[in-house]
Amino acid sequence: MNDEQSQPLSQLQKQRLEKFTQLKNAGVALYPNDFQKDADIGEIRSAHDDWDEDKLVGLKLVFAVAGRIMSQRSFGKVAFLHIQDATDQIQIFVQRDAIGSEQYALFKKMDIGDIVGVVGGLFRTKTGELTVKANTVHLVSKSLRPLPEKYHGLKDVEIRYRQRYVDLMVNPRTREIFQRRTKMIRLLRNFLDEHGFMEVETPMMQPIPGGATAKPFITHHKALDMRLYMRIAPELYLKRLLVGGFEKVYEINRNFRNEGISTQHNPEFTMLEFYWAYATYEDLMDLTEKMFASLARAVTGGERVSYQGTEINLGGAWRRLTFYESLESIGGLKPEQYCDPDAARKLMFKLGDNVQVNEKIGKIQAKLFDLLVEPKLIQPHFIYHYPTDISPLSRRNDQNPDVTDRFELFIAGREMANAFSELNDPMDQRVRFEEQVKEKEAGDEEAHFMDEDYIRALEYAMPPAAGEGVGIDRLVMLLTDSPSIREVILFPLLRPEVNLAL
RNA sequence: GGGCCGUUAACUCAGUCGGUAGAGUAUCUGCCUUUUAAGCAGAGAGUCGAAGGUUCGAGUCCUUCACGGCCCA
Repeated sequence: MNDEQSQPLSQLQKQRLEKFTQLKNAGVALYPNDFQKDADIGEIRSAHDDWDEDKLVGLKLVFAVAGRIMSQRSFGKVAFLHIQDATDQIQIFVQRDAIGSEQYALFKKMDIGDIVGVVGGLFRTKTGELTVKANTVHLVSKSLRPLPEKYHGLKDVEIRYRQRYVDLMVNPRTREIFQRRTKMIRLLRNFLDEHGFMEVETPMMQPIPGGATAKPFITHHKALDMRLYMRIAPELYLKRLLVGGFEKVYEINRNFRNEGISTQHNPEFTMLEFYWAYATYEDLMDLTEKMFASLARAVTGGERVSYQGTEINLGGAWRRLTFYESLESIGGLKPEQYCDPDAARKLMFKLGDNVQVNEKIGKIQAKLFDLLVEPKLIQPHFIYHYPTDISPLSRRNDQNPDVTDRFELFIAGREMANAFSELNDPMDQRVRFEEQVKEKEAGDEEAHFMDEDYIRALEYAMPPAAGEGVGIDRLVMLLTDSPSIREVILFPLLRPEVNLAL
C-alpha cells in the first residue's frame, strides 16, 4: 500500500492508517470473519416501521445487523450512526454507558465507510426514528479511504464509472437502476419461458462472425492457433437450432462490436434474441407489444413511461408503417427523391453525409431514414418492409422481392429491436452472402462473411420462422429514464486510468 | 475522427482585470447523553490534470498532450 511506488497518501488516508494501527495494536481484528449477522435491515424496518415505542420496548428481541457506516452524529458519550446494508439503512444509537468505556474508546476509532456489526434491540428516538440501540459494536472491515460527501454525494461521472463500487455505495439511484435492470432481465426470461421458449447458450467466440452488419473484435486461440471473433450476434447459431428441431429458442447475453462509443453504444452490450418457428414478423410485432407493455407495467407501474421529459405510451397497438411510407410521411420525401440512386445520393450529399460511389440504393435509403425519420420516432413505431439490399438474412416479401418481411422497432428516436421472417431458402441465402462478400472485398468492413456451414444447415431445411433481437441496454435506459448507456452498464468501457498506482 | 465544454483539498464547488489558494462537507483537537445536512470553538489539509511557452509575476493568457462529458461523423 505505502511502498515507494505508490502515490502519496492524502492526509485523510494517513489519519485512517493511524487509526488502523491503533486498533491493531489494541488487539482489534480489522478484517474478522466471525460476525454472525442474523437480520437484514430492510426486513427489520418493514416489520417494525409502524410499531410505536411501547410495542418496541415490549419486544425483547435482539438483532445482529451489519453494514457500512454512512454518517455519524457524535456527542461526548453517545453517538448516532446510519449503517447501510444491501437492503436499506437504519440508525444505530451507541451509548458509552451501555457498551462500556473501553469498547466506546475503540468505537471512537471507527470511521464513516467502515463496515461494522451491531447487536442490539429496537427503540424509537425522540424524533420517532426506528433505531437499533447497540449492546455491542464490532469492527467488521476497516475502510482506509474517505467516502464522498454526504449531502452532494458523488457526481463526477468519471469516478462514478471507474469506481462504480463507490457510486453504488453512495448513490441510491445507481443501485435502483441496476436492481431494475436485473429485474427486467428476469421478467423477460419469465415472459419467454411462459410463452414456451427455451433458453440456450451459443458461442461468443466464433470462427466466422455473423448475424449482423458490424465490425468484430478479433482474438486468437493459442492451442489451436486459430483466429476467433467475438460474436457480433448469436443469430446464425440460434437458427441452426431451429434446423435441429427446437422451435422456440432465445438467448440473453453479450455481443461485441468494434465500433465507436456514444451515449447509445458500448462495445459490449446485451441483446435478447429469440426465434419462433412457424411464426412471421407480424406475429413478432404482436408479441413485442405485449412483452414491452408487461415489462413497463412490472417495473414502472404503468404503460406510460416518462423518458427525459417526454411521455411515451407503451400500451395498446403501436403504429406500423412501411419503410418507404415512413420516408414519405415522416421524412417528408417524395418517391423521386429516394428511388433514383443519383437523386438519393445527391440528397445525402446535401444533407452533409458522404456516400460511397458504389453504395447500393437500399443503403443510401437507410442513411436517409437514419437522418430524417429515426429521430422523429418518439412513440413506438414498427417500420417494416426494409430494402432487401440491407437485409441479407431476411425473407423476401412474397409480393415484392426488393423488400423483406422485416421490421425495426423505434422508441424515443432510437432503434430498440430488429426482427424479420427468416430467410430459409439456402439458394437465396448463398446469393445474399455472395453479395455481402463482394461488398466486403470492396472495402466494407461491416459486410457479412460467407458462412458455408450455415448454408449447409439450411440445406437440411429450416422451418419457416421469425426472429427478433432486442437491445437490452437501450430498453433499460428507457425504463430507468437514463440518458446514457453508461448509466445502465455496471462497468462501461473507459480508457485506462492514468496515474493509478495501487 | 471533428467541434464544444470540463479537470482547483477526500467530496461538492467558488476563484473578479494576470498580483500571497478559498468555502461547505469530511477529517483532527476541545466541549457536549436523543441527533439526523446535530451544535459551539479551534486546527490541519493543494503536483490548481501534465508538459512547454508568454510575462517581473500564470489557477487565470497561448501551444501541445492526457482523461472525461455532450454533440456530430
